[in-house]
Amino acid sequence: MSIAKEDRMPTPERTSLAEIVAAAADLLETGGPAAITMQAVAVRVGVKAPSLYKRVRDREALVALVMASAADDLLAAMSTAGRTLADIARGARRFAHERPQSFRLLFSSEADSDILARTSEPLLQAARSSVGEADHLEAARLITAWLVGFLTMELAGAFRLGGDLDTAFEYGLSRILAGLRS
Amino acid sequence: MSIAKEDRMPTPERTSLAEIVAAAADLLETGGPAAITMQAVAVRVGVKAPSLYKRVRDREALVALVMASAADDLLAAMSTAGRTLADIARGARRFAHERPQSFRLLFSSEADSDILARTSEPLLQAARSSVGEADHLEAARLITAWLVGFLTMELAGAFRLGGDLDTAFEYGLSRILAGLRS
DNA sequence: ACCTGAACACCGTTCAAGT
DNA sequence: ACCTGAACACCGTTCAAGT
Repeated sequence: MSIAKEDRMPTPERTSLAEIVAAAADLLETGGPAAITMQAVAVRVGVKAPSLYKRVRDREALVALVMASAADDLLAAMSTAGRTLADIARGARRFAHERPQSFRLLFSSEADSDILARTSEPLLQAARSSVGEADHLEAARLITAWLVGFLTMELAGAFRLGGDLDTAFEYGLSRILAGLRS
Repeated sequence: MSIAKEDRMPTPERTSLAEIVAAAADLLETGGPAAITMQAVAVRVGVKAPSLYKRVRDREALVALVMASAADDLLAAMSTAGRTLADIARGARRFAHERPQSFRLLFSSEADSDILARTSEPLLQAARSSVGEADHLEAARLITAWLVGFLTMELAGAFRLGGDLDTAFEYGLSRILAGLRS
């Protein structure tokens, strides 16, 4: 008659943190940051919104996880592209074109500064090889700043006075590299 | 006995669009974009939230007005600073330090691309004087991108590997100008 | 151990009713 | 002509109750 504790099986897990982050990343790329809604994420992973709080502290923490994951993908795109400053810059631009909302979220405003620091690591290494130990930090900051600014503005549609943006990108890159050599 | 239409005086205006935009700009600088709440703006200007909709279509339009006003101030800071590329860049940095939230809102994400185009106008003129007609558009894009990227990252606290940021700024500026000359 | 319905606070927005 | 209270939809979050 009495029901032993062991008979009440815990409900099985119906989702996972990885699935939740992936769903949020999908929503981001489809509809921008505002589309990352606890309700929308919950629907995608097949639970109700309150259940998400078992896996994630709050919405802000979820967005931070999405950003960290995007940073990993950006790093992969950069390192796949090559080892020179130009290679890495072009790899970052390719990522920005493929995942514009992820890139914008990463570099527009509220990203953890840890994440920003992490993604600039490859450029720091490449700068060391390119300009030597002395100025490598400032050289990396120069090219990182230009790259982030260029891609942010390109994605925002801020370059509207005509001209080919591929050309503008290569122009900027070559002038910066020339400046670093001089 | 009958009350003529003219006897029912229209209620006087208790606020104005300019006051509303100023209140929103204040809230922005104090607490970031999320602090721009229809309720908070209404309290500041002394009306109830629904009354704001007599003067502004919706919150998005209000934020757009705040951005346009910030763009005017940025333009003023740049033109006051001088006419060379270096002067203008330093003027923009000064504005970014004085009004960090306004600057971030302007260049992080959802700014009208009209606004971005407008603020790059002075740099376009200076680039014309500096590198001549041929490459001036691409030169302006180079320095604008670097400037926006540098200031965005500086304000986000993304430069954490030490070194003086004033020095890094001047380093970047001088290398870009050198690159443009070569 | 995980999941859910119900509830709460907060926000943007609309609208009929006041003056 | 402008202002307001009341109401609605939507969002994040908490929590007691279910299994």
